[in-house]
Amino acid sequence: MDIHIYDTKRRKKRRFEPLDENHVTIYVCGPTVYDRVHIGNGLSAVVFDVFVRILRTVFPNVTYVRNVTDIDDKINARALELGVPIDELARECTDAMHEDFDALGVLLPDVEPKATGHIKEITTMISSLIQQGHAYEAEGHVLFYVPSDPNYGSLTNKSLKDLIDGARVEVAPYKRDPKDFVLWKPSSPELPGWKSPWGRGRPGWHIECSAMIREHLGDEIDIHGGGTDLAFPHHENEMAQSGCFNDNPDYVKYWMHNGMLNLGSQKMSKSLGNIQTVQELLHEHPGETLRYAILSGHYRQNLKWDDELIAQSDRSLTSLYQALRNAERVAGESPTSEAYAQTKIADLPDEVLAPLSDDLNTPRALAGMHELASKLNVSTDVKEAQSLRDKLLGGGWLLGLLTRSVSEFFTQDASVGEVEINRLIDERAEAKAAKQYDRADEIRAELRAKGIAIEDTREGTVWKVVKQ
RNA sequence: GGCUGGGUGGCAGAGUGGCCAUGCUGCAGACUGCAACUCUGUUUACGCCGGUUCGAUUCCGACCCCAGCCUCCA
Repeated sequence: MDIHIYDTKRRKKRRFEPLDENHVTIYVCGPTVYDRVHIGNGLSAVVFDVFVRILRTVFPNVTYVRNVTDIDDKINARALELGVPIDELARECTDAMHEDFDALGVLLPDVEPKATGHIKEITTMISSLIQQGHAYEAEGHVLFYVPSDPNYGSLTNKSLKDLIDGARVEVAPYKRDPKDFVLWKPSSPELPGWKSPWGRGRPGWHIECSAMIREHLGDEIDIHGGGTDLAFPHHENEMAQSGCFNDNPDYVKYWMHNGMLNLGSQKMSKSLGNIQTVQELLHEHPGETLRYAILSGHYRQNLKWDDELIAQSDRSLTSLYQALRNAERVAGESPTSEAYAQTKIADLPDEVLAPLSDDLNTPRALAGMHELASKLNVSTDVKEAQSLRDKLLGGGWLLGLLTRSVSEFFTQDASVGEVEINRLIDERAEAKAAKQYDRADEIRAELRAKGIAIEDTREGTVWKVVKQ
């Protein structure tokens, strides 16, 4: 099965050919941890989570590295504000991030490196760049000398002239060139710092990723991912560092960038202050609904995030579960999609697999899920229904959906005890049998008022929790 | 100003040189004692102007509009 990826650098969709068929390597930039992650961070995590699931079904061995930036000026500022040590803040935020991502159905990466654990690798790389004439020391800082890199700008198609024209940054006086960026900067005594040949200090943001990629995945990797807002300057700078270090600007074979999640017409971002944290959203909606909402748009497109999107996602997801529920009458109780984690590629539904392998087309994959669900709804043959249900759940595994059991989905958080519900259902059945429809409807209304909706099927009455 | 992506029916959102996306919603029907679930049917599409073509929403060109990046950011 072929996978196609839109490569940001080449600006076209390309067939994915790994450096080593037996070991695929992917690195994704994770969030900087100084607060609760927002749903935009969640989007990136979910997108690459699905992508890695596809990679794992196609290739025997995949190493997925997603870093955590745990040293950064914002973390310092926040830690100072809260009066807690930097490492404690970073650790707490990382734990919280795991909790939030887990609720979104995001599996852990194989390696989750932290910048603070790679100071040695970082300084080694910086020293080499200085030796090679790509970096220089100035007033305790080490800066990357951009004009030394003939390929600078080639990732995001920027010319050096345009950058000067558009410069909005105040240029530090010690810079040789206005575009030079920091690899190492001095730390004052109250800030975290590490010893280095250039004095006590801390690494710049971009060099962290260069060093961690090299440490965990080697000098060349298959795929590098992240948000489109990271393409410039972060990835461009990273490419300059890693590319110059080994004289190999093509050390990343495919660059993937996810689009932005918009609140209103603007990108959700901490600096704009228009954020919704995953935690807040989880108070109102199941993580699976949020995940469905994220996957309802293509990853390279911006996603307009609002209540209507969540409401539509909730209804759409419910219809998939409803198909599973209906199928239980024919095919027996359904497992969750977790049970399909090891499904072989031949047993996975083409309706879902094909779109996902075509540059992660999740909207079409969801369409495929609904096609399967429709077929399942009308199937009366046990074998056929079981096969369709297996396909639906196999697709669910790829997408990270249908992770709850049918009964959990429909009956969790009921405001009335199950015994009481069943008693009322029995009473209603008796009333119906006696053709006392007024009484039957009264019971139904009574339950509905408590958020319990009733469905009569040929095999008897079932119930579910509904929103008031 | 430069560099990226986009502009599709009530909403969300794929896709294609000529035929059904899909989901949600609305409406109508079937099923049901009535509902719910499910099924069936159904309305309004491809920013604007040219060009290529037998035929363009889809290819090419101009224009308008939107978002992202050029500062920390997924």
